[in-house]
Amino acid sequence: MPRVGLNQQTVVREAARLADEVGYRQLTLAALASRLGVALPSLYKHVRGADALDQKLSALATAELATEMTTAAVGRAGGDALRAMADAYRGYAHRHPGRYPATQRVPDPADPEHVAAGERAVGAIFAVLRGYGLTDDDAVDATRALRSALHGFVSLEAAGGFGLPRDVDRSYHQLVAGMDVAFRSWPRPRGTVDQADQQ
Amino acid sequence: MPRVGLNQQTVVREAARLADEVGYRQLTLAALASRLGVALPSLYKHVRGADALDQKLSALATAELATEMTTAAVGRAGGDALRAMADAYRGYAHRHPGRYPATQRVPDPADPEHVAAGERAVGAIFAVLRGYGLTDDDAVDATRALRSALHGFVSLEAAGGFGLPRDVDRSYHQLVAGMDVAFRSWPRPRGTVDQADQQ
DNA sequence: GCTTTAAAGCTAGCCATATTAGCCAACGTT
DNA sequence: AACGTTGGCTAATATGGCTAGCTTTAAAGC
Repeated sequence: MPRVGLNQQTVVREAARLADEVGYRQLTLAALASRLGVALPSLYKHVRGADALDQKLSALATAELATEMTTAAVGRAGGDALRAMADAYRGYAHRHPGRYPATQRVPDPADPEHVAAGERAVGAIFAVLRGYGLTDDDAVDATRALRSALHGFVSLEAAGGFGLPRDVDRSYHQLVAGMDVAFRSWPRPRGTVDQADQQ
Repeated sequence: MPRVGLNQQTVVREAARLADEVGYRQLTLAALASRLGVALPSLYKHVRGADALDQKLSALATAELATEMTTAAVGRAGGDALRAMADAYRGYAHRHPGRYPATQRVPDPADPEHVAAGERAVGAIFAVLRGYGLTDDDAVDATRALRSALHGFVSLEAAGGFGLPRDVDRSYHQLVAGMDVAFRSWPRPRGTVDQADQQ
């Protein structure tokens, strides 16, 4: 029995590829093992189990997504940065339909790389929102709002939730434009007034 | 062997209760059968299988959610209606954490009640948006945007995706306020100008 | 170059879940 | 009272995940 020469990285990467092909929920240890030319229990030499694989896949996908979001926003500001980042977000979900759902898993505190990836992703959004003059609590609220809008749209789209013939790309751009409008005059419950209000 | 006296409705309703208790993904035919005091295969006399149960649960939950959304918006208009409906939406997800995910399943064309429930839910949103002067394509885009925002927030919240200490209720209200702002000046890509712009 | 040893692979076997087939008893109808 | 429908059952199969424990590879050390 010649060795295949796997390691954790190989296994997780192949899992990512497989998930994109067959779908996140169809990603199974059995399918992954057969894809890697190995018996199922052999995977346990590299991954603790199905849940651990899931977590590692999440770390991988989150890191990739964070990088693409960051790259998209670089050198841009305001609505420009917002649109670029939003397009990158949805683009990633389209190109990696199996990896994308994994990005929604909460980072494992025991996995520093996972935590770092999550922070990079949120940090990218934070940076864009700073361009709207949003900081502190406002930025937290706005970040949650943007994540909600983008994730909600992408996941409804993936689920086939948009039945009407109306162009989905256009709806997405409208959503992003709407968020842009909202961020320009983001409600400030405590009566805060900052630079962004004056412009 | 005395008969328990089940029927499809009993089974689906108990599934909904069980899902709320143990979580949507932990809803299993085995658990449901034992809850109903019946052997697992007996469920097949009332439901075609796990997927069919899921679909029926979706129909039930969607109908409930649609009713609550509609009720909340009745007698209100504009931002008032929007806030009431948004609160009803999130409230339902909180009170029924196991049913809520089922509402995201696309209605089964073969189940008229399911389809009708989905239409009622979307119709409720449509009605609220009419209060903003949004119709036709604009209303389709705005409906998708609102569904995305509400679903995204609720699902991120349920997944534990909001780690920071910042109050989640407040963030939600900010999101809804942001959508209100967006709908008031909803972008019109084709240069359309209607009544709502004049006010 | 030979020995040693960590680890990468294997087989076998278990549990949970879903599903189908086919049997039997309860109960409503006649 | 007989009958047929139907709601329950047991048994058996398939898939997925997991553990235990064995074997062999291949790298490290002498």
